[in-house]
Amino acid sequence: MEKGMYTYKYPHAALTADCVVFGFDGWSLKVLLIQRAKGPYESFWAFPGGFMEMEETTEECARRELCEETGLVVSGLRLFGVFSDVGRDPRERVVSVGYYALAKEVEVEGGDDAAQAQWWEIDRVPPMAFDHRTMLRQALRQMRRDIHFEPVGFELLGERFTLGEVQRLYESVLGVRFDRRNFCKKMLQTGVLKAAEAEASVGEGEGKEWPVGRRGRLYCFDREGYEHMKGGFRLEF
Amino acid sequence: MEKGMYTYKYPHAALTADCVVFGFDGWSLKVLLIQRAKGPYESFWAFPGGFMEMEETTEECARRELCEETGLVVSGLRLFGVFSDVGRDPRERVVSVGYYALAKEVEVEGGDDAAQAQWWEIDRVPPMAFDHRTMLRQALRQMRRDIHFEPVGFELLGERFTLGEVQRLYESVLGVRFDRRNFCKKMLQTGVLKAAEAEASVGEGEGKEWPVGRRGRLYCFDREGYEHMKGGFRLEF
DNA sequence: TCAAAAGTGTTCGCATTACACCCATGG
DNA sequence: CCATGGGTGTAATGCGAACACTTTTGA
Repeated sequence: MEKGMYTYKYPHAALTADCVVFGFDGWSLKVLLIQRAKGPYESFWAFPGGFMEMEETTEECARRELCEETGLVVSGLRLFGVFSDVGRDPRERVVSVGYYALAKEVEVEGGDDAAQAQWWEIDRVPPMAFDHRTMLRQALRQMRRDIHFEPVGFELLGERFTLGEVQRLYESVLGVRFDRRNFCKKMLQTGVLKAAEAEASVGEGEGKEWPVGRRGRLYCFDREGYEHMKGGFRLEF
Repeated sequence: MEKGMYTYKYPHAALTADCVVFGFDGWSLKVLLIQRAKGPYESFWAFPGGFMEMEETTEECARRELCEETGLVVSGLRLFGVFSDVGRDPRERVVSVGYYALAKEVEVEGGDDAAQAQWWEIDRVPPMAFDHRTMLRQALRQMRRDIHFEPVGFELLGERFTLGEVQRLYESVLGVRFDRRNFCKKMLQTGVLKAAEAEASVGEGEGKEWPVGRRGRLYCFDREGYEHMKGGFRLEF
């Protein structure tokens, strides 16, 4: 960072991008927060994010900050809101662009400005900095809407998964319960899943932790199938 | 506007809000553009919008600029995108927040920076400034998505309207045709419409221009009905 | 009286729903 | 052998899709 001063004829607000990352551990929906190490709201929890640099887009900024602060690399970022209330940051006028992402829940650790990074149950989040509580509500609402039309949920799962996992995922995200038979039927007939090929290598375990009971058949996301069923992806239930 | 200089320790992008206003004249979907009177892209067409001031939110900014440049006052503004590509404005680094709105098509006239303001058929827009062509595509996509779930379309109509008008509206917006009987059936059973009370005053005309043929029954939007049918608003067809 | 738009009801097929039993696995 | 979760089919119902004729009105 250089130390020079930047001057403008008119006042400029600062721009930040924040990243609401949802995760899924197989049973419940989580959200990734960092604990602020300094500045306003020190020790409060917040979404990874930070000030946009001049040679990046807001989306690139969100991705970069997420990586710097948690080590996480995500694929899809989706805009869910712009937060521009005048007093929302005590330091200066700050406008934040909010993105959300979905990720398989993995170990994360703090870096940078973050004392630590941690997954929190979606409905048991700690006190949050700035207007981040509001942001969470909006991100969640947007994501719940999107998941009906885009097979966005699969980003929360591993490469291979069982129908049971998919069902638990949708149930966690939407907060409802489905009939297992109807769920499988519908999910399969959307054509976005294909049976995962029997693993040639190990032929076993694969690191999956099976709970108890019969093992589910493994599927994986079928991008082909999704592409040319143009828009027919509707998960209503 | 004061003339002072504003200095910051780090470079700040400028922030603007732009407003994509869709209109409906009873037959086709339009979009409101202004012709730029100066600056880069002079004489090109663009969306109403401009730089955010320090004591307003981005949404308030969009509303203010829209009014200053076209005289239009709209109710609902909906975020549809943030545009932050590095080179999108030749003057300086500018990040634009895009909102869309729906309005009954009325006479508009330019003001301010705008040489003139004019409604354009949605698929016959003139050359546009900056990345506004891209913005239009995104705004349209977002609006088409929203209209399925929120009775957003009625903002495009007057206080009272016929089912035929509603149907033409949906057909224009979505670019499809519906069976009239099925459309009426479904639209009525959503419960968001109620019969407009027979006008006590004039008892006639009311300024509506009837084309030819039988006159349709008049309805109006029923906010009550919409509120407590929580989420059941789905226009799939 | 003709053209244009509005109003209305039925049938068919598919998709959603509800529902129960057996199988595989690990403890 | 028992608890847990996986896998599967059928019957009833509801909703969307298709479809034609009559009425009103202005020209």
